[in-house]
Amino acid sequence: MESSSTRSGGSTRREATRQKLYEAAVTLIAEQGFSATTVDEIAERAGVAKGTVYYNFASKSVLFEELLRHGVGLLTASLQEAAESTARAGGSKVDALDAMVRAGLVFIDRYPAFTQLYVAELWRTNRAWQSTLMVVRQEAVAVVEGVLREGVAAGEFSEEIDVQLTAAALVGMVLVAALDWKSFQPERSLDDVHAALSRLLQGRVSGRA
Amino acid sequence: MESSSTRSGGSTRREATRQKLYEAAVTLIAEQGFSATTVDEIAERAGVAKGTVYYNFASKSVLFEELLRHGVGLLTASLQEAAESTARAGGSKVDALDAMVRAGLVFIDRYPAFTQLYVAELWRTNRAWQSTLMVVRQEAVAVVEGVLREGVAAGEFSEEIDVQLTAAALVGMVLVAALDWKSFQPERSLDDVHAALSRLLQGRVSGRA
DNA sequence: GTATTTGAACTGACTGGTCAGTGCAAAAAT
DNA sequence: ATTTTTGCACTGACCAGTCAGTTCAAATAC
Repeated sequence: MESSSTRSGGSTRREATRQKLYEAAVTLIAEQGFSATTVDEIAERAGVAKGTVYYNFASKSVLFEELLRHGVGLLTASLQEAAESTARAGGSKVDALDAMVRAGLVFIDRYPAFTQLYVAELWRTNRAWQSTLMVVRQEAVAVVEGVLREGVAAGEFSEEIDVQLTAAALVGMVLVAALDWKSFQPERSLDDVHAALSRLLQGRVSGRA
Repeated sequence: MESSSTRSGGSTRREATRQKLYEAAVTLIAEQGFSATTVDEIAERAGVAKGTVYYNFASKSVLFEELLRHGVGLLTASLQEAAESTARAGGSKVDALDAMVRAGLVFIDRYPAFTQLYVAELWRTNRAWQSTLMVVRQEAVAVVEGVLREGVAAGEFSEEIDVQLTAAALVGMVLVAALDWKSFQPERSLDDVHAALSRLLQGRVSGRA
């Protein structure tokens, strides 16, 4: 057992199949929800036999959990990269937040179905993958919280801001604005949406008025 | 305690049963999602036989749709009241927004399960109750957009703000911050959370930089 | 006042269908 | 030669929706 000796993280045939299954599952589950989506549907959409699903994943919910981890991993990496490259360029913390807002928008633009599905599951309780979801959420929000804390430490943000709540509010701002964009005004450009959110961000959050 | 009146309009008993079913359904669906929640569970939680569910509602999804309408009706009324009473008291538009943020928090505080369920379903596609959801969303968001437009017209807000997107972002800010509050720091007071969000709101959004 | 009727509200066993997951032999890919 | 995929039949649990029968309080009759 264990992974085949063919490289680690390389693109095995198996990996390609798993990728197809992720893509099929993410759109179907985003549209219909986890329970309403059948394994047969996922297999069909991925162009694969049902047995293959079970050869690659232990169960339907394991497939879903790994999908969650995979997707949020991409987002977290993207946010981190945005924050770090801003820092490297000597930008302020507001610049970092702004870059992260943009990174968030780019992510949602590229993976709207994943975002949809993530939002739909995040605040549920008593579900099998609850703990996976929590861990994965914390990873992403922590990046935002980190920038806020550094900003407070550097005197760029007021000491009175509530880091945790403010981070959540910022994430929510981007999330809901972006989902609305995709759902109701999909023709607008990313730059356009980014500009509107920047306006909300700038001036505020930073040291008092 | 007068209670079982023979009111001709509609039987009181029936209304009470429907209310119990709403309450049972809202928590179960918030926790598990629509498809994962069975009619048997709803009936059991409501302390009622399964047949009663079908006596009162044409189907599981009709029950859900009416629940959505009922809930968002409460929210919209609450937002409207907040905006209007601020106006009556001669407050500014920022004050109105602030009052609506508080009204939103009060609502989520009182009906966390409904909020959860609403967020989980809002951006799905291809679902039976899609149109109900859209109508109902528009009613609520329109209240916020209205205040923003009035603020722009009165010169209190910059003419450059994007009303639709900004409204969505504000709603998202409150929504996500509140869900995080309820999920991860439920011991905090509403005033506390409101203060943190006010900080984000004030100074910004309002005229120029 | 007591007996009888009415019908809306409610009950819960039952049905027909669906779906996650299994098992396995043969084929294909590497 | 081994790993991966296929195709398909099968099972057992679960579940939305149905329906014949029951309850009970108000309305009417006696």
